[in-house]
Amino acid sequence: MAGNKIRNMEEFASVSGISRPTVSKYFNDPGSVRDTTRTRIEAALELHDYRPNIYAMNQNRKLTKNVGIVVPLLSDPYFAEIARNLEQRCLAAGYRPTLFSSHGDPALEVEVLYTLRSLKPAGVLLAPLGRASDGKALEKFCEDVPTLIFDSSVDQIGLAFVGSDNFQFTTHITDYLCRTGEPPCFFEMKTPANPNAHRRRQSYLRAMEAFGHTPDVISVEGEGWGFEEIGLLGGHDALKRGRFSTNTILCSNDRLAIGLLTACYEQGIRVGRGEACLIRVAGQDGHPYSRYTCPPLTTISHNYDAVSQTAAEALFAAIDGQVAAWKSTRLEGKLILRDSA
Amino acid sequence: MAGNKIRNMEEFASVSGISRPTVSKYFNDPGSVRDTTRTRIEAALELHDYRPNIYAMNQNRKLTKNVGIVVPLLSDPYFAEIARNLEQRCLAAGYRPTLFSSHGDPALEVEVLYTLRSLKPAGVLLAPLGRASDGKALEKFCEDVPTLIFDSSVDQIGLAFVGSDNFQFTTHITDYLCRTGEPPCFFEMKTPANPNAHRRRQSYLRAMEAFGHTPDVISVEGEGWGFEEIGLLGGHDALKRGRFSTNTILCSNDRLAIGLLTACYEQGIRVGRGEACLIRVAGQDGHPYSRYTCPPLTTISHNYDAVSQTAAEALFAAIDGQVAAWKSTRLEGKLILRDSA
DNA sequence: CCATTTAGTTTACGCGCGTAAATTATTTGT
DNA sequence: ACAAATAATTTACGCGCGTAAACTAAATGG
Repeated sequence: MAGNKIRNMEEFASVSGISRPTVSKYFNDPGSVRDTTRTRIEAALELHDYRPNIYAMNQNRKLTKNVGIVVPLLSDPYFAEIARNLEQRCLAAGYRPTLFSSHGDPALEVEVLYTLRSLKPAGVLLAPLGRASDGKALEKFCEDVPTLIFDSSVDQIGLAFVGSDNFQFTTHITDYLCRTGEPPCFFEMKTPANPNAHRRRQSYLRAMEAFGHTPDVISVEGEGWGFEEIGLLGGHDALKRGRFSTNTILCSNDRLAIGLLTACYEQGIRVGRGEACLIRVAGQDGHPYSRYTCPPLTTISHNYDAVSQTAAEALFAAIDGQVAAWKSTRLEGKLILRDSA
Repeated sequence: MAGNKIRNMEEFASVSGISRPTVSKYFNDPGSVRDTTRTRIEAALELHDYRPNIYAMNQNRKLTKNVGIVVPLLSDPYFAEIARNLEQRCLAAGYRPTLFSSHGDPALEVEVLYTLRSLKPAGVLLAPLGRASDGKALEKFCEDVPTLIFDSSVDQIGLAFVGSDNFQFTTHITDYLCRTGEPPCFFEMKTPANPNAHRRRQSYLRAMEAFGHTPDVISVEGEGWGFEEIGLLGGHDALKRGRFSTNTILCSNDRLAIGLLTACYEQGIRVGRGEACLIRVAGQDGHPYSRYTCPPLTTISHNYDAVSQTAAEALFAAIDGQVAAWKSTRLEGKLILRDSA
C-alpha cells in the first residue's frame, strides 16, 4: 500500500519482477497466468496498489469490456432506477458500465453518442429521448456500435428493442378501473416527448371502445420534462373548469399523476376509493415515488427487473457473437393496487 | 456528412489537406490557426463529420479539460439535480464533465476514484458518501487530483469544501416552527449515513434550548438509503406508540418527511397548518419533490444554484492555478413555506 | 532422463492523439 | 519588393497499454 508511486504498467512489471506483457495478460485474466506468477504479481500489488489505466487499456483492444448506458433524463427517478439496475447487471457480468444522461436535450444526446464512440464500447444500452431524438444520428450510431434500444423504441434500429407493453399497460389498468367504478377519463400531455405516451392514449381509446364506454381525453399544455409541474397546473385548470367527465382519472404516467394529486389536494378534493372520496386517480409506470404519494398511487408498474435483465442479456449475447434477428420484446406490467384508485 | 469513414486524425488531416499537428491544434483551439486553414478544416469537417477520440486526446495532454463529478447516489433526486446543475456549469466553462455515482456503496466509491484517476481529470467535484466513506482513500485521492468536496464534508481534505450551513438550516426552521405554533420534535434516522444529519440534530437541540423549550428527538431504525421507506415505517411506529410529544414534527430531511407524510395519511391524520389539521410536518433540503407532496412540504431549501456555482468556480479557479488556502463555505438555506407547517 | 507441452520473455509494433523542435511557407509592415 | 513576423509543416517522440511473433525457460509425461 505504501511504496513509491507506480506510474505505469512498465514500472509495476519491473518492481514485480515479471515482464509487462505477462502482467498485461494477468490484468486481462488473472487465471491465464501460472500460479507462481500470479502470486508474485499479487504480492507486488499489495505493496504498491497499482491499477492499469482503463482508457489506455481500451485504446488498442480488439473487444473492450465497456458498456455504455444512456438514459434521456437522470433526474427522473424512473430512469435513475433502471439505469442503476442495468449498471449492476453489467458489473455482475464483468463489464464496465458508463452512465450517460441526455438531460432531455437532443443535442446533448448526439454529443453523448460521440463520446460513446470514443469509449469503444463492446455494446450500448440506449434509451432514446424519443420524438425529439435525431433519428439519423441514432441510426448511424447503431450501425457502428452494437446497440440495444430500451424503454422507448425508435424505428427498427439497433440489435433489438426491449421495453414495456404499453398497450397491455393501459388496457389492463383501464379494465381494472372500469370493473371497480366509473370508467376513467385519460389525463395526458398534449405534446408528449415519449412515443410510449401515444401508445397509451391509443390503447385507452381502444379499451374504452371495447368495453362499450365513451372515452374522454384531457390533454394539457406544457413542454419539457417537468411532468409533475405540468400535471399540477393542468390538473388545477381542468378541475376548475369541470373538465373531468367522470370521477376516475387515468394518467398517462405517474409523474403527471403526482402533480394531479397535489392539485386535487390543493383544491380540497379527496382522492381515493373510500366513501368520502370524490375522485379516483391512477398512474402508469410504477414510479419509485408512487408508493409515497397521498394517497399512495394505484399504478401499473414496469417490470424493472425483467426489462433490464432481458435488455442486458440480449446485449451480452450479441457481444458474445450470438447473432439474432432484430426483435421487439415488450414486457407486461403489473397492477399495483393502492389507495388512490 | 457522407464520405468514407474517417478513422483517425491522420486520415482526416490528409483529406483536408492540412498536416495532423495543425489539425490537432485546431481542435484544441480553433482560433489558434489561420483563417484560411480553419475554413479548409471546417469544410472537410462538413464532408466527413470526424471527431477526435476524447480519451486518446487526454492520454498525453498536460492539462485535460475533464472534470469528474461524483455523487453518493444518483437515484436520489436531490443529488441528481445538483449533479445536473454542476454538469451544466462545467459545460458552460468549456470543461467535459463526467458523472459518477457511488450508488451508496463505499467500495464502489473507491472504484470510482480509481476510474477517475484513469480519466486524468483537471479537477473533481466530489460529494462523499459520508460516514461510510473510506477516508484514507479519499484523502489519498485528494493528494493526487485537485478535488473540491461538496455537500458533505470529510475532514479537511481537498481544495476546499462547499455545502450548506446545516446549523443555520435547522436553527432557522426551528425558529419558524416555534414562532408559528408548538415547538417541534425532531424526527431522524438513528444511524444516518451523512454527517450533515448529526449537525442538524445538534442544531435542533441547541435551538430548542436557546428558545427555552424542551427538545424531543425521535430516532428511528433503518439502514441504507431508502429514506422514504424508513420515514414511513418509523412514522407508523412512532404514531401508533404516541411517540410524538408535540403536534409539530421537524424531519431531518425531506425524504424522511415524505415517508412520514404517507404514514400520517395512512393513519388518517390530517397534516398542515389549517384548523382541521392535527399535526404539522416540516422537512429540510428543498427536495425536488417536496413541492408535490400532500400537503406540499414546508422545508428549508439548499441554495442549489449558489452551492453549485461556488463549488464549480472554486474548482475552476484552482485549475487555472489560483492557489487558495483550504476553506469551508457553508451557504444559508431559504425557508420555503408551504401547507404542511 | 529426454522430448514435449505449456507458460513466460523479448522484441516490436500499434492505438489515436499531444507536443516540442527545426524547417519551410505565408503574411505583414514599409 | 524585401526583411521581419507569423503560421504551417515535417519529423520525432511520448502517453499507457494491447497484442502478435519468435524465442527461451519451466513444467509435464512416459
